[in-house]
Amino acid sequence: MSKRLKKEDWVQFGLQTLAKKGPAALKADRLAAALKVSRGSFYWHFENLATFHKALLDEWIRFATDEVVTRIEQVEPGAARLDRLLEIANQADPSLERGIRAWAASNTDVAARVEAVDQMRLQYLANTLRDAGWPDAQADGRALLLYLSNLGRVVVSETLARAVPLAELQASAKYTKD
Amino acid sequence: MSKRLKKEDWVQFGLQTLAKKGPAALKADRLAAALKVSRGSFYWHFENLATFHKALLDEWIRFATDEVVTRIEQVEPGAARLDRLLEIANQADPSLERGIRAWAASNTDVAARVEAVDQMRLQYLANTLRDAGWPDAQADGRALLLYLSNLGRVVVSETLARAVPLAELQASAKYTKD
DNA sequence: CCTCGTCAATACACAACTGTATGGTTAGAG
DNA sequence: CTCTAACCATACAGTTGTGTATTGACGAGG
Repeated sequence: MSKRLKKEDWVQFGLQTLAKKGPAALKADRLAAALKVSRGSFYWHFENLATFHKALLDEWIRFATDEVVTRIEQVEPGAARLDRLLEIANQADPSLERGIRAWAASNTDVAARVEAVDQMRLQYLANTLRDAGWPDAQADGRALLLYLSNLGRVVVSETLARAVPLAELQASAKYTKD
Repeated sequence: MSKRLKKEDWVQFGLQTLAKKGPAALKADRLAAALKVSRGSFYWHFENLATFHKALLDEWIRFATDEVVTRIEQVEPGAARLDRLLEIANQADPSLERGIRAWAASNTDVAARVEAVDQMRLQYLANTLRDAGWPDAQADGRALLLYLSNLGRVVVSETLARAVPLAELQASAKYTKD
């Protein structure tokens, strides 16, 4: 059942733990116990905790940017892509993102990298809105509102997060002259 | 300059620290050092850390519910109150709320109490929407969207949080038959 | 002025965790 | 089969934090 661990295994388990238990659970001690190995394994793969934490963030950023973008870009541009983007974002499991944000609340380095991700995502979303017919002047503001409402899901209970009315969300992303 | 501390002083400083440094900074050790007293003071006022933490949460809940509600209810019901509510929520300092949410990510007790607050606020917001002309069927969904977009501010950088277009936000809270 | 209740310092025992050093085990290339 | 690199266990020293016990300081009311 339990084989020997690679660096990647530690990183995956680290992210999983971050999602489930929050940043305070990212201790070599506890993680090793949970993985049923000693800290000897941890310190073989990582120089210290800081190195490990950096690896976690790197992996999250890779996952949170490249991955999402490449998946959504299989849909052709326009209103359809916007709908699909909102749908994917709305259905995604928020637990890892929650862990990351909690982490950022107590660590400025993490906060800085998270902000960079926010900026990228926002720009991408604003562009998607423009492609779907929104005028330049309003695209940024509306993108921010949509993004924030999705981020809100991250910090409420699963129950509430699942109650978001997708149809209404998509409706509020449709441009209609007023 | 520095006087003797009362229980209330510890609680206030605790919340302030939670807002600035996150839940990991809520240690008797560090807090005492920052207040330039020894832990003797802490353990005089609080039986242990758990008691202190509970006091912080109690105070936050008192502040986060009663306080806000009573302040907003000075405006008479209807569309005006809704506008004002959104404005207040949008201009509020998100740092304490951020600390609380980060805390909730690693502590199910905290999460449970935060969820209760969310439910109260949501119900209040939905009622305010109904008072402003929204039909029952759509009030809950729209309230959730508005609430989440405001919570989103809590987990992004101050820069982004300040960029929220209040006018557009208020516009999306106005009911218009479609 | 004195004393009693409130607040604070100090010292100790203990627990959780980090990082290092060293040696042991195992899989797989040759 | 054997050798080596990759992986893991164990033991130790150091740090950070908790909680308790005991004594000290200090200010307001009798």
